[in-house]
Order: sequence, then structure tokens, then C-alpha cells
Amino acid sequence: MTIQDIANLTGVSTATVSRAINKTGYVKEETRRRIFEVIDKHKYVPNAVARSLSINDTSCVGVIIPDIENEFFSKVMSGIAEVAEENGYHILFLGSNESLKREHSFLNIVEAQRLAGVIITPVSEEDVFTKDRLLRFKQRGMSVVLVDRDVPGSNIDGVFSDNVTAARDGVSKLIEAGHTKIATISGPETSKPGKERLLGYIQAMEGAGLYIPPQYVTHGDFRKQRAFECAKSLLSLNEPPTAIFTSNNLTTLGCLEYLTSNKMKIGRDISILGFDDIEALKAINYKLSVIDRDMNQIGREAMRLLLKNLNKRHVKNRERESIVLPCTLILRGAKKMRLKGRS
Amino acid sequence: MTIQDIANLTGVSTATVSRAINKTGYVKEETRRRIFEVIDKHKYVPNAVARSLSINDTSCVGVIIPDIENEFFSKVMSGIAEVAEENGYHILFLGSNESLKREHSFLNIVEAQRLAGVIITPVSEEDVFTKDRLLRFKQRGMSVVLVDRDVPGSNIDGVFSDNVTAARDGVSKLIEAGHTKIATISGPETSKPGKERLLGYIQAMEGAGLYIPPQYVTHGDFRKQRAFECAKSLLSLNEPPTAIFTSNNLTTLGCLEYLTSNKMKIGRDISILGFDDIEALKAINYKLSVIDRDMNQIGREAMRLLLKNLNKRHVKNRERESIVLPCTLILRGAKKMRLKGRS
DNA sequence: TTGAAAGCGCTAACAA
DNA sequence: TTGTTAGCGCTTTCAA
Repeated sequence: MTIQDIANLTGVSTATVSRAINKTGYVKEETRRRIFEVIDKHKYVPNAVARSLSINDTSCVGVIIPDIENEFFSKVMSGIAEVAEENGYHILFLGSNESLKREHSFLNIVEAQRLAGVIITPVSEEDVFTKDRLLRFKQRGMSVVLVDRDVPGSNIDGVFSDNVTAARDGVSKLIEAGHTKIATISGPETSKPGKERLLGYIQAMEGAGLYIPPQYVTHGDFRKQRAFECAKSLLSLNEPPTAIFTSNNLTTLGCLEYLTSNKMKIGRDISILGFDDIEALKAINYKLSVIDRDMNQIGREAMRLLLKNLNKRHVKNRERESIVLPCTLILRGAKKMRLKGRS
Repeated sequence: MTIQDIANLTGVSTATVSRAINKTGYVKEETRRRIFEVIDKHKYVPNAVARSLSINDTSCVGVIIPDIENEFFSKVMSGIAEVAEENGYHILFLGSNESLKREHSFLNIVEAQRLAGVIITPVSEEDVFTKDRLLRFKQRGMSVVLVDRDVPGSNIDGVFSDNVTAARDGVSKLIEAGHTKIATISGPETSKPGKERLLGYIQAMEGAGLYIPPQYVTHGDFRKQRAFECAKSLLSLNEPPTAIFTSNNLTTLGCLEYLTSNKMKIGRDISILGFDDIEALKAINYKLSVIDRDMNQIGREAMRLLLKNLNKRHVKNRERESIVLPCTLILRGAKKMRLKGRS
């Protein structure tokens, strides 16, 4: 069933049917009625692929994220989807799984499918292939938006978080609460969030005149397993820390896994400050302090930014639009931490 | 840049270029080389939309799920994406948010975009619009696969879980451990998982000759808020239960939220058996027993089933292919539960 | 208010 | 081994 069939059955031309369907141009009410009668009768649904080809515009955007199983990304995705739907856009989901190979192949898909834009949290901030592609996309009028991670020197729009401030303020609270031996499990230092959260930690410590033993800065990779190892090494030190700042949700979980498997109780034996809240722990009122973000909002803003810059090919040397959202510090229980400050 | 441009620049016809690109039909090696030289030089990427229209096949499947923020669905999605990618398929993500209106609009999109198939966890098992659409899709040769929830009387393929057995065995373990006052927070009884998990609970209780006070069966909706209320009403009873079987992950969380906000400790003051494990609680070794499923596998199987039945339009009256995956019971800690059985 | 016809970029049957 | 050409299903200009 094609538009031609509908035209024949109604006794009009395809042009008229097209005008009726898309509400573009004049169609006599009587004609319109007849057309839709036929359409309904035959349950005709116009072929969007043909339409896309004809008007040279797919109302579809690609979303390339590393790990949909991560609470952060699934919430970002949810925000993106919400705004996309409000604006009649569809989402091509592309999960890179932190694999450069997959990311590259997805960028090809984005290009081949002539998507209107792409929202991406790149696997690596230093990958040249990805950077080149994204720049080419922009050049060709596609809308490109980064989420959380950056592509240095690319001037691509993005939605980020105020990592430095949040980390600094958070760690400062630990210090105010009396902690002096504060360690961290950082993220990859080649990534914006990894770098910035570590910087915030350092600023807070130095600002308070606290010395940071080199062993207190362990290098995680934003995943559980590695964080588990880092926690292990921290707790094996001669002078183990009394508080740990973990740089993302999985890092927090890996760290907690080590601590609990060693019968340590958070908020009593040790304090943890995690970056990003963890839904399930909130429900059981777990004594974990966190730096929280509105992840849905990050997604919504990303999609809005994308929509805003559709077809802005010609605006050369435009200032980069970089939205930096604030974080919120949530202190939960952890009596020791509070009391220490007063004692 | 189109295939025509490449043809002109190379001095061959579009047919030859097409053959070279798609490795279909003969192309002299020398010609091939020249074609790709031009392609690479100009960074030409074939237009997949035009290709789709021409060959009448989008290698794209739709995934309609109610809530990507739910750990269960994000893991299913992950599994789907894995198999899709292995087979060169793309995924159009459509989050219905448990809204029938959105679901219907997504079904339109699936049809308009001429997707190869659709994997869906329908919002309601009784919705006629959705049922009709899915049947029409099948009739037209699209592959349709249900996940977790059913569409009764439709004979559509699907991947489900062995809910009854799992719930029955799980609750039986609670009984073996000495519990007699076991309540449940059920799911919607119009949905397969809701219905079946409740049935398993009833079977276990009746099988053990235990009476189920009507107030012990509270009716949740698979969401947190409602589960919170249910837990509240259960704990307010004259004879509150000593164990609760919660019928999905969010139900568990809502229940836990009520209990912990009332200073009750799981595994000491009360036992909980949840359907579906919760990643974060696993990490902190929380004393929650659960019925676990391999959620990634569910997604993978769903995608495999979809691929298998592509273009099977003509096989009439085929037996419905319904994959029922087993669950695993994971008992965690909960000393009281164990001891009771022996005392 | 409507229709004829060209075109979107690609594929594939057929002929050469 | 290659080219010609007729679609795929829709939009849109131009003329009527």
C-alpha cells in the first residue's frame, strides 16, 4: 500500500494525498474526507523512509553512551528520550560499552543514516577518529552534543557538571567533620570528570593545609573491579584513611564491596563520599554521603541543546555552548563524621 | 556527495560503484581500487536511507519498554543491543513510560519507519490497540517479540520467566525457614508476571497448608510508592507478617524504604524475599534474599528470537515460540530465617 | 484546488 | 566485467 494506491482509490493525484496527509497546501474539505476514508479503511501508514529520502531529513538522533546499565546513563537516556518525544524525534540507541571500535562503527552508522544529530559520551577524550568525525558532522550541519566527557580542542557543545566545585565542597565537608586522612579513588585522568573530580579533592585538601600522601590517590577507571582493588590497597596502608572520596557510582560500589566484605561499617568505621547518588541505597537509608546530580536534567538539556542547534551549519566560529550544571551535596548520617568536627 | 558523484569522478557507472561497495557482482580489481580511492578521498558515506528505500529493508528494530531507568529493563536493553550489534542491526529506542498513549504512538513509528521487527514489553496486556497492531505487524512479515509481559490470545513469540516455579520455591524456602506469617506485595494482576508470581506464592502457602489472611495479599503496581503503602498497611496489622514476598525490584525498594524508615532491620526484624536482584544491594552484602534472573540473557534471547523469525510471514499457524527462562533463588544471610526452621 | 512530473540516492534486472 | 534504466515511495515545483 503506497501513496499511489491511495491516490488511485480516491481518484486524485499523489500530490493531493501528500498535501492532505502533511497538511501542506490546499485540499478541499470534501477531497480530504474521501482521502482519509480510504486511508483509514486500508490502514495505510506512509513510508517514513521514503519521506526522509525525499525531504532529506530523518527526525532521528543518535545517542552513543558507554553503558546503559549504569544508573547515570540510563537516567540521562530517560531525559533525552523525554525531550526527543516532545519534539517528534526518535532515538537510535548505540551502546559503545566503552569500546572504541564500537564507537567508531556507530559514528559510521550515524553518518550513513543521515541522522539529524548525535549525543555522545565518548569513550576516550583523546581519540582522533571520533574527534574528526564529530567535527565533520558539525561541518555538515549535524547537531553534536557531548555529555559529561569532553573532546578537548573541538569546541563542540556539551552538557557537563560542575565537578571541581562539587568535589571540593564535598571533601571540604569531610574535613570540617574532622577527617584529615582522606583518600580518593579517582577516575581516568584523561577524562574531564576524572580529572576535575580529582582536582576538586586536591584543592580541598590543600586549601585546608592537609598533606596528601601519594598513596592516598589511587587510580580507578570508573568501574567496580578496579575500585575494589583500590579500596583494598588503601585499607592495607600503615595509616589507612578515615574517609574516602570515590569518583563515580561504580567506584563507590566497588569500594563499598571491599569494605563490607571486610566487615567495615560505613559511617562508623570509615566515611565514604561518593560522586553520584545510588538509587537503591537511598531507599534503605544507607549512610553514604554523596554528590548528587539531576541526571534526567542532564539528558533533557543535552537534547534541548541538540534541537537548538539543528541546521546551524552556517554560523561559523560560534562560541561553544557549554552548559555546566551544578551538583548537590547530600550528607547522610555518618554520625562519626559530624561529631568529630565538634569534639 | 552521492553515488553518482563517485561514479563520475571514477569514470564508471553507479551500478559499478554500487557493486563495489556492496561486494555484490563482479568488479575488476583495478576498478575497485580506483573507486575506493575516490570514496576515501572524498570521505563518501553511502546514504542508508536511500538504500533502505531501494531494497525495502531497514536493518533496524524497535524496542518499546516501559522504563529504562529500571535496572531490569536497562539490562535487558543491554542484552538486546549486544546481539543486535553482532548481527548488524540497529535499535530504535522507544520508552513508553507505562503510558498507553506513548506506546501507541511508538507503534505507529515502528510501522512508518518500516522497521524489521519490534521487541516490546507492553504497558497493558489487555489493550486492544496494541494487540491489533502487533498482529498486523506479524501478518506483514515483521518480527514481533514480547518480553516478560504477555498479550493473551495473540500467539506472539516471547521471552518470559518461570515466575510460578520461582515464586513457589522461594516462598517455600521462607516456610522451611520457619515463617508462617508470610505476606506479599503483588504486581498488577492483569499482567503475566504479576499474576504468576502471586500464584506461586499462593501455591507455596497452600501446599504447606498455611492459611493466607486476605490482608496478607496487598496489591502493588510494580512501583515504589505503592509498595511503600502496602508495606505500611502490612506492618500495621494486628498480626503483622514475619516475612514479605515482594514481586519486583521496585516493589522491594518501596517496601525496604518503609521498613528502614521505621527502624526495622531486614533479616532480623523481618525477612524479605524479592523478585529480581538489586545490583547495589549486592555490593554491600545486604541481607536480602532474592529470586534472580539473567536479565542480559533475556534481552539476548529476545533479539535472537526476533532475528530468527524475520521474514517468516508465510509460515501460517506456526506454533508460538515462547522461551521461558529459569530463575535462581539467592538466599542471603537473614539468620533469623534459617534458625527458625531448626528451633 | 488539483495534477503532471522531476527528483531524493540507491539497487538490480537486463543487456551488452 | 560494466552500463542502462527502471524503479523504491514520497515531496514539491510549476502550470493549469
